Amino acid sequence: MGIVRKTKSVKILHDEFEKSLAAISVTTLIERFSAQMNKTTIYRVLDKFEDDGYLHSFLGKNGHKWYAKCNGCSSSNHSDAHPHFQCSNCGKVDCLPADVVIPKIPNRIVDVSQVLLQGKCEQCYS
Amino acid sequence: MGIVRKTKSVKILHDEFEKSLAAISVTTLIERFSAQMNKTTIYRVLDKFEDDGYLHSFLGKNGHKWYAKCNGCSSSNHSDAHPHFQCSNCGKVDCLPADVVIPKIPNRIVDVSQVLLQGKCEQCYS
DNA sequence: TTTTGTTTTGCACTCCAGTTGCATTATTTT
DNA sequence: AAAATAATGCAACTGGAGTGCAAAACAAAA
Repeated sequence: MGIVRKTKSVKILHDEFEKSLAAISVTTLIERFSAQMNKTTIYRVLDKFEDDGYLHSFLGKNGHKWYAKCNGCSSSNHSDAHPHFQCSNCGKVDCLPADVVIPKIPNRIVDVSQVLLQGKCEQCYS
Repeated sequence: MGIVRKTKSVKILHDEFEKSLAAISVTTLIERFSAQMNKTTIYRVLDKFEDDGYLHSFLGKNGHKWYAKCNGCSSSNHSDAHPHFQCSNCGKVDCLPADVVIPKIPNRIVDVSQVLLQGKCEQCYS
């Protein structure tokens, strides 16, 4: 079950994701809002946001969790097959609009695909 | 720096990866060889194997580390852009020979790409 | 607006993958 | 065989993530 009550924590976290399309790591949020809320709350609210189809989650290059706004996802249908891009210089992570072509694999059914690209982003690209 | 001395632990782990092409998670190795060696040793030997270009590592669906034999990698050149496939039923992970086409991203340089596909493997595919 | 029922939150844990320091042991070199 | 150095084991630590439960916040009813 997703978000039921609009509490202070829910509003703060919602606003944060509305500010930009960039993905945010859980640890960043914990650090950023340590004065406003407990880390447990952050984990729980993000979890519910994902249930609602408002955010989607994925793992960054060291296996840590990131969240970003969904584009056209609902709670019943999560179409987050898009790749994510993590800058190896500044650490910023973005969702890429592009589609990755998953090759047909004989005798296997592919349900989910996670694509993480690493390199230099627009700003760090000299 | 990679492997320098051929110790008992090095031989055991090397043999294990020679037995099959399937990837093995670190936790599996720790459990499997708990009688023969310490988990710290396992982490360190795997690290060196990767330095040597003998193994490559990647993260499974829950962010845990897996290792598999490299195909045509050396310590100076790691070309592990191939996708990995993790079965959602039996948990087995394989390296896929196929190539994933990474779309050209404007104003970004892509150095590394990690592709993890999830679904049903040959055995679990009913 | 006060009461009531339910959801959220904070706290203080626990859990587990992965890492580190250091003394001991094993391997290689001389 | 002795000396030099690399690898190992152990115990402790780190840090992200998750849990149980009592207290607080919220929404709705009275």
